[in-house]
Amino acid sequence: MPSRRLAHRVRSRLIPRRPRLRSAETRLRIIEAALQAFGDAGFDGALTREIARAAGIQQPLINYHFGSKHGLWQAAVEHLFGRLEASVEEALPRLGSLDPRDALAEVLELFVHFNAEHPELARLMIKEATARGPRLEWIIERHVRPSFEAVLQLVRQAQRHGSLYGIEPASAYCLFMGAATSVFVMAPAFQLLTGNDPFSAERRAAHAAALVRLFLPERTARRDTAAVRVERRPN
Amino acid sequence: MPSRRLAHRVRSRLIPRRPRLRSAETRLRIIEAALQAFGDAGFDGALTREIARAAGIQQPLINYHFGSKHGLWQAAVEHLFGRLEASVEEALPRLGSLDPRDALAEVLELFVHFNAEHPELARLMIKEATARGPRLEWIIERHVRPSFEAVLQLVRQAQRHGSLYGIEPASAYCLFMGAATSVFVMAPAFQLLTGNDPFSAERRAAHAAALVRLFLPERTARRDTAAVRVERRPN
DNA sequence: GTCTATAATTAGATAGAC
DNA sequence: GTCTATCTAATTATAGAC
Repeated sequence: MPSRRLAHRVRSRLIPRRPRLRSAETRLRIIEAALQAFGDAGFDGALTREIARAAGIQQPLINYHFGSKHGLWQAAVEHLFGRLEASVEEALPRLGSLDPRDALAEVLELFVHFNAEHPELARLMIKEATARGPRLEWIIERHVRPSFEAVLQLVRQAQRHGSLYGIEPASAYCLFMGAATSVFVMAPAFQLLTGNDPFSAERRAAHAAALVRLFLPERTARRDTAAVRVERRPN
Repeated sequence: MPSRRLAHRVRSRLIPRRPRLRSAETRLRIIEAALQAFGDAGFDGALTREIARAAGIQQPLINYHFGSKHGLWQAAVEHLFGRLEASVEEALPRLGSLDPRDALAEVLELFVHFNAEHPELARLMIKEATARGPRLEWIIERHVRPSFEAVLQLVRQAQRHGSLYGIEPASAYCLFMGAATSVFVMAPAFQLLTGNDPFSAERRAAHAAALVRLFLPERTARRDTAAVRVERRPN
């Protein structure tokens, strides 16, 4: 039908369909839904159909935009680490001028707040980290190793100032990760056990303060720590 | 074929096939394989075929013994918590006579060593804890809540002696869990990042010592802590 | 109790219209 | 770019022989 093709060609010049914009919007909505799903249920537990439903599109669109479920997973991880890296970049200039121990405390707090805002990151990571495989190797080499090395440097500097005595830096990294993320990673379990929401502003602040107190006790007094409410519950 | 049936009946009386024993053995082998698989890949990622292969039996036997994949998961969790509870029972008499802070330190060390021996427990738990669902509710109410309450009691007692100041007990529980288990949970990632094995005897001991130092710094000097090797690596 | 064979279901991916 | 319809492959579960 040449006439129809012609009509289409004409219309396509008159009406700017901004295909890139719509595409980018759709991609983003899919990615947000995917992060939620992968974080909740892991790669195998997450269903592309469910992700599509949550994003308000049809399932084959995922393959159109990302090629495969694995491609979607990578794009989602990429997106989230991009946000984390942006947060760090933003804080970086401030950190340079600080005492290394204060810098470490700042990084800990930043990390706590990022995890409260985006619990998917640690959920997703930990689900891949329990067994070797292509996804783990990809995420480690592409995203984790740089921040790992940076934290090691910070820890070594803090240790030269007498903090974190006798803890191997790589162990300190794992301790940080575990202690900082666990409440948010297992928030549904925390909710079932205590009836409380770990994402509330007070609880985030208390959590960050507790972490700094644990890892850098000598820093606590010098910083304006958020009030810690020790709560009384019937049990 | 009546003659064959008769022969079978006769033979079955002469040769004691000890069916229960074989059954119990098989069940155990399936459960061990299942724990590994569920811990590595989560409920959805674990395949009953693979579990059967690892256990050296055929896949339908799983349904014969456990009814369903979900039944197998429950039996495996039950088995593992049984072991944990046995460890705790064993240590309990010793703990009663201790200062609550020392008792807490002992519990931390016991928990570290159990997790080093059975990383599946925390792997499995954390994979269910990220989203509400029937498996999470079952495991929380049946297995986690009792130990949660016990730890809260210990923390409150330790706080009355001045330890863990200003940390809400439920938060302390999460911090313990995260800090104690993370190296073992994400052992494959740790291995990729550092080239080291977190399960070695020295590393377990160092990890336990670091944890006690973090949470109960005043206890450290009084206890025979394992030597902590601060290791030097090229990077 | 354990096996072989297979049914039933459902996942991710593709084809093709619009 | 997005949709509908469908394919292919792989999973858990069942039937039935031994």
